[in-house]
Amino acid sequence: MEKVISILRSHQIQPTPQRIATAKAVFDTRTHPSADEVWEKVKRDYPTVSRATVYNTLNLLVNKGVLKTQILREGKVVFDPCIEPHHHFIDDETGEIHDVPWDALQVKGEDSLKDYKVREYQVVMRGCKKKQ
Amino acid sequence: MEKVISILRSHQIQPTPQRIATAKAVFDTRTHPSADEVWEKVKRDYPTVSRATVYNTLNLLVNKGVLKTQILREGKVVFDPCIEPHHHFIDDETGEIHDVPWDALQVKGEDSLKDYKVREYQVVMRGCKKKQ
DNA sequence: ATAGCAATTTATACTATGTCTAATATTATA
DNA sequence: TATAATATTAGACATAGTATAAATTGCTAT
Ligand SMILES: [Mn+2]
Ligand SMILES: [Mn+2]
Ligand SMILES: [Zn+2]
Ligand SMILES: [Zn+2]
Repeated sequence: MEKVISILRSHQIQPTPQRIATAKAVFDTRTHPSADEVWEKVKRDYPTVSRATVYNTLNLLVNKGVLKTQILREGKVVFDPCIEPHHHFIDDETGEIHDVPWDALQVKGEDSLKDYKVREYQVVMRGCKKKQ
Repeated sequence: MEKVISILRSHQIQPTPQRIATAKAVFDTRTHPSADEVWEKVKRDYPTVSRATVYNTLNLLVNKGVLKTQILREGKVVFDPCIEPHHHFIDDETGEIHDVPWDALQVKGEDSLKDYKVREYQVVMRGCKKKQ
């Protein structure tokens, strides 16, 4: 709570109640929620918060570099509180998106590509969770 | 043309004019078009083809394994005539999606992940095209 | 404290992507 | 040719996201 407020302040974002609730909602998750999913969560505590404000706040947080968007689900952007490089695993059955630590995989050859200057990359995996 | 018809037939898809035009439109590209972009292209030759038929046909081709969808652009699915494993590079400035051959990169460690059974994976790179 | 200004929030309208439905048209079959 | 199955179509609908303009909130300067 105080943590969230200081994050907002340190990025020159006025910590309004709506923004605090929105930031807290997305920082508390590891589920990579969509904007409307964040809105649903925010409304549980602050039922009057508007959809536009949640969208505005999420976009503001992305532009300030506090959050990152990821393109991993059909038809919608998801928001990722982890802005450090990492990979993603997507469960075929549930659609759940899981973070995979950067060091869990090694990718070779991306800087030997003739035509492209790679600014960032990630491995996107799909499959199912192991039983055991 | 005959090629497209035989592909459709070999997958038990009746080769109607609308389906032939749609399949040809997406097979002729390397741009990873969205459904509406395919529709625009089809309409240049067959102005009366409906949006629903193009969407139906693309989904049918995906379900029959002739095309693959890729989640690489915000808010829309794109269709990929290459169904073999490969990677993608996305130009920051233009948004263009380029195929990167499977053998151009080497990924290690994906089958040592404790919790996940990986069915497929790809590297998604973003950056800019090199000048020269 | 109050007036005035700037920043924020809100409801609502709007666009874009995609699916669904039910009527029509086409094709295959008997 | 009659019938049934398949495919196409227009349009309605659902969801994701942006834009606008009015209302609210919060600073700032008297
Ligand atoms: Mn949709
Ligand atoms: Mn959008
Ligand atoms: Zn993540
Ligand atoms: Zn591709």
